[in-house]
Amino acid sequence: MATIKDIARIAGVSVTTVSKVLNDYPDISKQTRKMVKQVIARENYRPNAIARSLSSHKSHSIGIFFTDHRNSGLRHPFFRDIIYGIEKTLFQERYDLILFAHHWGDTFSYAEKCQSRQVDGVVLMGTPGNDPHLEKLINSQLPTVFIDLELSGKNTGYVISDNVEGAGQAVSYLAELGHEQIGMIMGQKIVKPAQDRLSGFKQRIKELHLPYQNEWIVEADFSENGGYQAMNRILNLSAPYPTAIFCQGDQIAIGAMKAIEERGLAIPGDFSIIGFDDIEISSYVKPALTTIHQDKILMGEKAAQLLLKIINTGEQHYPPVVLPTKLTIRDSCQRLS
Amino acid sequence: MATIKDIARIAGVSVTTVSKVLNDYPDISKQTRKMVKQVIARENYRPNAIARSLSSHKSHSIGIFFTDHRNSGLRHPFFRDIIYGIEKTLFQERYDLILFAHHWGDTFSYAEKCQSRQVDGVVLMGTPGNDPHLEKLINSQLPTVFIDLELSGKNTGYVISDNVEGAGQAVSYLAELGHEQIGMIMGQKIVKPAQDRLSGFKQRIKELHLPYQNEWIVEADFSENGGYQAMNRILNLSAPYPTAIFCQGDQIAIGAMKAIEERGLAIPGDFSIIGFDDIEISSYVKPALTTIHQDKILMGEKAAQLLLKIINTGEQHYPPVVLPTKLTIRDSCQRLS
DNA sequence: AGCAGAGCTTAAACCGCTTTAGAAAAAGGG
DNA sequence: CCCTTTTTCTAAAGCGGTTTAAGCTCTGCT
Repeated sequence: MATIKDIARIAGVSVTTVSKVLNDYPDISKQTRKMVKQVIARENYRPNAIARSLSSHKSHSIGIFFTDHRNSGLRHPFFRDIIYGIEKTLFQERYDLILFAHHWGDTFSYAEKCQSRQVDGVVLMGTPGNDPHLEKLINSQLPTVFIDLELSGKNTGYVISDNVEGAGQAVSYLAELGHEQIGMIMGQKIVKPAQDRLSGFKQRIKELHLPYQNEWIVEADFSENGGYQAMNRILNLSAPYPTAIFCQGDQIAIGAMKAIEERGLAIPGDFSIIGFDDIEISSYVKPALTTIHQDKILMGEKAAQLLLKIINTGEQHYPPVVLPTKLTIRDSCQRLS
Repeated sequence: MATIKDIARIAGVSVTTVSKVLNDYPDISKQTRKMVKQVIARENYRPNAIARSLSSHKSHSIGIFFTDHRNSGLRHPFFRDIIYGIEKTLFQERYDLILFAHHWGDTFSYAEKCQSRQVDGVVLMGTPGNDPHLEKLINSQLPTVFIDLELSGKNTGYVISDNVEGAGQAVSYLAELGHEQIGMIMGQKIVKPAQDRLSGFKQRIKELHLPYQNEWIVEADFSENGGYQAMNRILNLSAPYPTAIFCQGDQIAIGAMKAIEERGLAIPGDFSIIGFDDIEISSYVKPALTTIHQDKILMGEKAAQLLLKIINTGEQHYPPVVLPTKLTIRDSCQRLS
C-alpha cells in the first residue's frame, strides 16, 4: 500500500504538499494541486484513515451503542429501524459506523470507548437513564445524541417521539369507538417512554372523563412474553373488565393477543387492542394490529442530522427533536356495540 | 485523557515498560508489572486504540460490508440475523464492528476501505459474484469470510447453507403430501443460492419422477413484490396448474400468498406454499408459512468463528462451512386430497 | 577478582499522517 | 533595481502507541 511519502517522492514534492492537497488547503498552486492529484489517482493511493485520525483527532466515524436488555442486538425491531435511518444519513456523508461491543458491567465507559477509537460523535439508545456511565459521556463533551432519553449537556441533544400525545391518540381513538373501560399494559417504568405514555394515558382518560381503575394498568417487559403474561393477569381479574387495552409496545400487544386467543376470546370481538411503535410484524399478524406509529427511520435520520450539526457547528446547546406519532388503523379495534 | 507517557511518569518507569505490561511481555518483573497495573487502574487509563493500530497494524475491529440491492440495510430480514450472529460472537472477543459505507459504483474497493481503517478481517454478504472489487479483496490476503458466495483464495473462507439439499427437502415434503405438479418462484439467477436451489429442485423432481414444466418456474426479485408479480404470472397460466409452489425465499412466498388471496383463492386449500429462509414474519402471517429454515444466526456465528480462526492461525486455506437446512412445518401446505 | 549470562529496563526509531513556523520564490511598488 | 508583500512550498515536531537493540544490574562460576 502506497503511503503519502511514496506519493510525495513520485510527485517530486514534499509530504506536506501532498497532505495539503488532500485536505484542500488554499496555499497550493493550481498546477501543483493538479499534478499531485494525478499522481494520487494513478497510484490509486488512499490515505490511511488510522494515521489520519491519530494526528487530526477526527476519524470520520460515528459510534453507536445500543444497550439492549433482551440481547436481541440488531434484530431488535425498534432499534434496527433507527439504526437504518442513522446509517442511511451518515453513509451519505461518507461516515463509517462503529458498533461498539458493550456489555453490562463493562469497566470501560462509553466515553472511554469512544475516545479510544476517536469517533467524532456517538448515538446511544436503549440505555436506561440510571446507567452510571452516562455522566462521564456527557462530561466528556463528545458530540452525543440520545434516543428516547431526555438528557442534556454540552454538545448533546436528543430525539424522542411525542409519547404523551401518542398515548393520548390511542385513548381518544378507543373512546371514539365507544370504549369507556380502557386498560393499559405498560413497559418497564424505568424507561422514559413508558413514563410518558403512562402520563399521556392518564391525562387523556381524565380529560375525557373516563373511568380509571388501578387494576386495569399492569406493568410488563417490552416483549411478547411480557405482554402475554400481563394480559393473563388482566384476564384473571374479576368484572368489570376493560373492553379495550392500550399496549405500550407492539410486541406487548402481540403477546397480549396470543393470551386472549388462548382463552378462546376474539379480537376485536371481545377485546380491542391497540399497540404502540408500529413494528414490521404488526401489519402481518392477524388481525392486523391497530397501533400508534412511530417513524423510527425518521428518528434515526433526525438523530444523525442532529449529530452532524453538533459536530459541525460550534454551538453547544440544541433543542430536542420531538417527532409526532400517528394513529394507524388496522383491524384489532372495533366499535363497541 | 491520560496517555501512556503520563502513566510512565507517574509509575516512574519508561514508556516501554508500560507498553510491555499492557501487552503481556514476559520480560517484566512481577513487582513492576503489578505496580504499573495499579497505576493504570488508579488513573483509569485506557490505551488509545487508534495509536495502537497505527503502530501494530492491528485494530481489533472487523469490517462488515453488506451490499443490499433493495437498500433496506440493516433491516433486511436475512442479513440482520446474520449480523446479529457475527456481533454476538465477535463482541465476546471484544472486537468492535465497523459497518462500511459502501455504495454501488464507489471508486474505492472493499480492500482499500479495509486497509484504510486497518480492520483485522472482513465479512461480506449480499455481494453478487461479479462485483469487480472482489478480486482485489481476495488478492489483498486480508482475512475474509464470504456468506453465500463460494469464493476462495488465501486467508479466505465462506459459509453457506446447503441450498441444494434445502430445495430438495421442500420438493420431497410436497411430494409426500401428494403434490405432483410443483412450481417454483426463484430469486435472481445471478446469486449463488438461487442457482443452487434451482438445481436442488430440478434434481429432486427428477429423482421422484415428477412432471417438470418450464412454465411452472418463474424468476423474481427476492422480495414481496417480486413474489407477488411472479405469482400473478403463474395464475395467468392455463391449466394444468401447479398445485404447490416452492418459493425460494419467504419474502417471495409472502408476496405470492398475497396474490393468491387477491384472486379469492385459499392457502393451503387451492395452493400449498412453501418458502425458504424462515424469516421472522413467517411465523406471524396467516396461514403461518411452512418453510425451509436456515439458521441465520448460526451462519453469523460460524462466519465470525471462521474469521477469528483465519486471523489467529497461520494456515491459508479453510474448508467451506456448509450448514444444514431444516423443514419447518406450519400451516401453508396441505395434503392433496 | 574476573567474566559470562540471565533478568529487567530503557532510549530511540517507527507507524502514516497533520500542522505550525518559517524559507524560498514570485509579484508588486516606488 | 532594491525592498516589501504575497504566494507557494517544506522541514520538523507532534499524535500515542509498539518494538528493536542495547544497557545495566545481579548472580554464579572458575
